[in-house]
Amino acid sequence: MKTEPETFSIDDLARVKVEPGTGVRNYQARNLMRDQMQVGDDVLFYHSSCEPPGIAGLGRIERTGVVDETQFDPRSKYFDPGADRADPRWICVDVAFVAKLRELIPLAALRTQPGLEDMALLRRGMRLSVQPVTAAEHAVILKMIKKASGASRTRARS
DNA sequence: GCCAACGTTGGC
DNA sequence: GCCAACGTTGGC
Repeated sequence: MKTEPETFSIDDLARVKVEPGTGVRNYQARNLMRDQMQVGDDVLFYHSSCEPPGIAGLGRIERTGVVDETQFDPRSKYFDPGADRADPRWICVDVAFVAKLRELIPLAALRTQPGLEDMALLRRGMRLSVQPVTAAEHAVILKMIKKASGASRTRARS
């Protein structure tokens, strides 16, 4: 799941512990959250539009079928005048904090990593803020994280 | 239903 | 700041 750290970073997630993935206004990304994600799934927390972009931490899906309240808020930049309370258009997931990486895994490192050649994130023109990761890619990335001296010990309590 | 224009994303 | 890629919009 991608986010701009200026808007919401892994440090923010560490502080609040659980956060809904609001503001996604792309049907493909919404469908991934709505149809593909399950409680307990691991999340790679990616920082975009920053220097350097890359995987900044780990999360876990805490709850699915979460109504994105920003669609009903006229003051929100994510307000959707066409959204219907009775049948909400924008559904997201709650993401729980798991860990902040001691060292961010930069996009450039992902690009050169064997085993990630077909990763969605690395495809040209890929802009989806929510993307699937295969089990094999996930395993490769966890290895990279371990090698880079691992996730910090600031784990979420409970 | 087509498609050009436009807006947004996001790496570089 | 540039620009490629892609989604959305709206006229027809």
